[in-house]
Amino acid sequence: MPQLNGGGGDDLGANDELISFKDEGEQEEKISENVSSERDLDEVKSSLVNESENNSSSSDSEQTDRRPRPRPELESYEKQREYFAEALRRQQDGGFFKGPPYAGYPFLMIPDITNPYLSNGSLSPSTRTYLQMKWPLLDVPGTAALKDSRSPTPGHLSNKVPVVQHPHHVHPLTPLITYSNEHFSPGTPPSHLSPEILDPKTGIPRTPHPSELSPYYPLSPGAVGQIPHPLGWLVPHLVSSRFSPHMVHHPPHGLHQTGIPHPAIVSPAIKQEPSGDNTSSSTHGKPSMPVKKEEEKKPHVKKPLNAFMLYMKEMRAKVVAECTLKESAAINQILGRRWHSLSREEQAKYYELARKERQLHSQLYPGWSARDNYGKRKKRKRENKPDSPHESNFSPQPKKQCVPYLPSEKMCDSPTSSHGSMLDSPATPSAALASPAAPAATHSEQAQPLSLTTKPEGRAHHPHFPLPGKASGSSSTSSSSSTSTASHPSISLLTRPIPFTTLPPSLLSPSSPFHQAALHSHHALLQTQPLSLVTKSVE
DNA sequence: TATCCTTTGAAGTCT
DNA sequence: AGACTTCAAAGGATA
Repeated sequence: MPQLNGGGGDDLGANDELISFKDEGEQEEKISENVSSERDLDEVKSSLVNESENNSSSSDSEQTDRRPRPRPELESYEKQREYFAEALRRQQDGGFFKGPPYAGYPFLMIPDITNPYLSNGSLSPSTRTYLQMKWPLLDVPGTAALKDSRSPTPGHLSNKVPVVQHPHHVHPLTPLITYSNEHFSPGTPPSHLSPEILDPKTGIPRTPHPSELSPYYPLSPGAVGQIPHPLGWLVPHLVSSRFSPHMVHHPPHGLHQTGIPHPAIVSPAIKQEPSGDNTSSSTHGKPSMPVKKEEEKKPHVKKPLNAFMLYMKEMRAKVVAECTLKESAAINQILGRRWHSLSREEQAKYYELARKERQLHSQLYPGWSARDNYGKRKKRKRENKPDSPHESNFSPQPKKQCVPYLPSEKMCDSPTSSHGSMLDSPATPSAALASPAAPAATHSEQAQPLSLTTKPEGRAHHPHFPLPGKASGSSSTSSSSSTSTASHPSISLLTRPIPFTTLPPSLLSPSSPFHQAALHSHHALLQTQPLSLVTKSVE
């Protein structure tokens, strides 16, 4: 079993996390990635990605137009981000943080001022910007020092393009810093973090005066007042190793003492049941409904994100940038497939990150339970749809009209295979490279014929990567089965068809391998999954 | 305006 | 213990 030694020296028992395993679909994807016909697409896609990553100079219209424009509320952070970008650049120039990829702790996640966890605040892809920097680097120079014509601002740090957490630039574990306090325990600053900070004028790393640097929260009070510190909500916790963990102590609306909301706290005033009772604040202490009052006063602490959610947040922008698709459902399908196409090592990073986020979450909110959020949402959709006897007989998860989604996905999510290609092509080098630790499994799964269900086994625990903890495997399997029953590893389905217009004309050509693959897949779908296609009709 | 859709995973409840 | 349900993010689509 691969060691999840991410984070190096992490004492959190990284190995207890489980890794989900790719199903046959993954293999298909990887195989198909090397199909020559797809290579061009890959190149195109990678160019797109690179362009967004490099951001910068290229003002090329087409790509630029497709990039999500920076949201107004984000603009206000541009300077700040540029500063961090510059800081990063300087640090890199100085040879800092050139260590192993897992030296991911000198990163800071910069949330938007608006609470990214607020249900009403749209979380932009750049909501979390992970910046590689030294921990104490919180001194804020003038913006003039931010610009450095000598080198372009790293694209992934720019606000002008969707922030893509590129693995080459940012380790997936970096978001952990937003929650983790283990590395900032008072009195024991991370050893890899130099006490130096950048001189605001020269940009040269300097050793701060003790008076201006708190060991744990080096941001000077003045700076705090000037800009919201990205970790502002976390700082109080970092400052005190015995921070009051109970939500009860949090000021209303999930604000910390700093006034900066914790990402996981959603004010009931903002996210609450549409009960219509919004006058809680003014009518405090009404004895008539004490219980309800208490509940309303309780900040809504969101669940910590799981590995896939973290992955989604990181990769969504990238997928969106690559595709013309905009429906999140479609994007999520692609992301789901990409998730399965990740190597175990890559997944392990996210599992590790998720695990640490959970741990930190539990530290921050010891009394919190997922149960607290039960019923907070509007009633979940199709819970009561099983009434239809026909559907229940045919499909455990009634779905709306299923439409093959392969073409779009194929375009956007290169990995999606055409079955023909998969069968014709050998495992690709890239696949082997992508998942060096699972070559054998790859082979065994490649040969798998079309299957109606991706997950049952795809999500089963990998023989070499046993899932930890409770019956998460069965749990996840069962949970996913509801939605994946009708899905095929290579044929994703959407209740709404993805318009073919999302595909470039070249791919729509009948001679296009993608077109062929789509037809092939569609045909296979019709043959193998007739039931899934009828699931919806009755409503 | 609120909910649905869609994904995976964690954690809850239910049988 | 296992099956099942809910929620976490996201944002366009839909009612």
